[in-house]
Amino acid sequence: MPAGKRDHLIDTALRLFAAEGFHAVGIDRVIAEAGVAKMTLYNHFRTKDELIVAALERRAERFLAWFTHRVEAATEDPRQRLLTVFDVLAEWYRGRGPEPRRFTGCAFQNAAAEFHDPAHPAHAAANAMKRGTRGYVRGLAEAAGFDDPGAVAAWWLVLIEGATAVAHQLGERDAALTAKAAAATLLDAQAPS
Amino acid sequence: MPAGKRDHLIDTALRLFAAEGFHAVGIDRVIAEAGVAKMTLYNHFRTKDELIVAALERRAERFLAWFTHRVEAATEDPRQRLLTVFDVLAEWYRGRGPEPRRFTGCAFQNAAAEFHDPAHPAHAAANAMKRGTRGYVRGLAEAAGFDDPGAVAAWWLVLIEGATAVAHQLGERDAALTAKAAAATLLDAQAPS
DNA sequence: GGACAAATAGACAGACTTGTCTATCTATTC
DNA sequence: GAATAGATAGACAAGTCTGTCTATTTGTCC
Repeated sequence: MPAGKRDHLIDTALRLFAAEGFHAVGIDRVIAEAGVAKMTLYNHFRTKDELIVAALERRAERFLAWFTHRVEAATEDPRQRLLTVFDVLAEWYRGRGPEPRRFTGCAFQNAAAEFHDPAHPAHAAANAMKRGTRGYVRGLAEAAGFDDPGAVAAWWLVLIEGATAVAHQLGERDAALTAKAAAATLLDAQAPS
Repeated sequence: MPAGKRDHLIDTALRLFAAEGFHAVGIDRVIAEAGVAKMTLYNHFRTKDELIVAALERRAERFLAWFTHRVEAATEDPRQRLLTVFDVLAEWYRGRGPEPRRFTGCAFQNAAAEFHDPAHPAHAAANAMKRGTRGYVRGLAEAAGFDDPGAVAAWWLVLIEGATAVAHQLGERDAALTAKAAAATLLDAQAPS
């Protein structure tokens, strides 16, 4: 089971990094919690940074899968889906998101905060994830027939990031509802053509 | 000049922490760049955490002073000031904010990202700063005669945090204009009573 | 000039960091 | 059953981290 150990390491690292931060959690913590020898880790990942990037990639994959599934299960109407986005965020803030469940802010916001250099692979992973999110919203806005789906997607990303930051920093888990109310007002003003 | 060294240490720490992160910058870096002996630092601050908190407090003070001054110098009309907020953010993202000038995201978002525990004094400082920002916006909304100034302030904080996060993570310095367009639309929909 | 407070350089402790290495063990496959 | 690949524990290197300590020098006020 060569992929088994690797998978387990990524999951363990993801959980620890999310809970305590990338710098704060050392390699020794990861292998201890994973119950794995140090050489096993360094056999699968050349450096800690590589493990961090693998963890972020898994997070992006898993989160987007969960997120889009929740949005699409709620309603078929594209316009409604644009609003449902914020209900799904509320679920996430309340600890009903994908593993790991405890809400400690957006892992990608946190990664960008710890690795300021845009050239750092962890920062680049955050960049890619946010573009992915915006692209998804843009697809919803296109399906809803909006004149300028790019503008809607740009607004939505600002609202999503803002709600997530407020929920984390202020511990206000209903920040998603604040953002939803703003989003609803914006949708009414920017009616589909 | 007993306060001189202390001030200089706080400024140096603020600059380094903002540029590279709180965990990534060690005490030795701070004292080397400040040109100060280690015991001078530990004479003024009992621990590194105390230095971090002092740096964040100075940042909050200096940033809010700059921010409110820029908003209020632009226009006297409270409604217009609510929109000017985003022009001032754009200045900040473009490196025309208070010292230290280089934009590396919001120091308080970054602090909350590195210190997840809400009980940690650095996280608490971030919390206080955001409440201060929201309180200021609320004052503007009150002066503009809005029915529910608290709701406007909540929306604005989400837009501000979101624009700042997008500007930092995606390097999109015009995120403030995206937020401003959304804010203008919201203001039109939520006219003063 | 003498006294007192503050700052200095630098050694030091003890713990922690990433990453390497070795020598042993285990499991699968031929 | 033998060979091969992967995992194991743990020592180890070389450096970093925070925080303490000492012994000396500097600057200011009387």
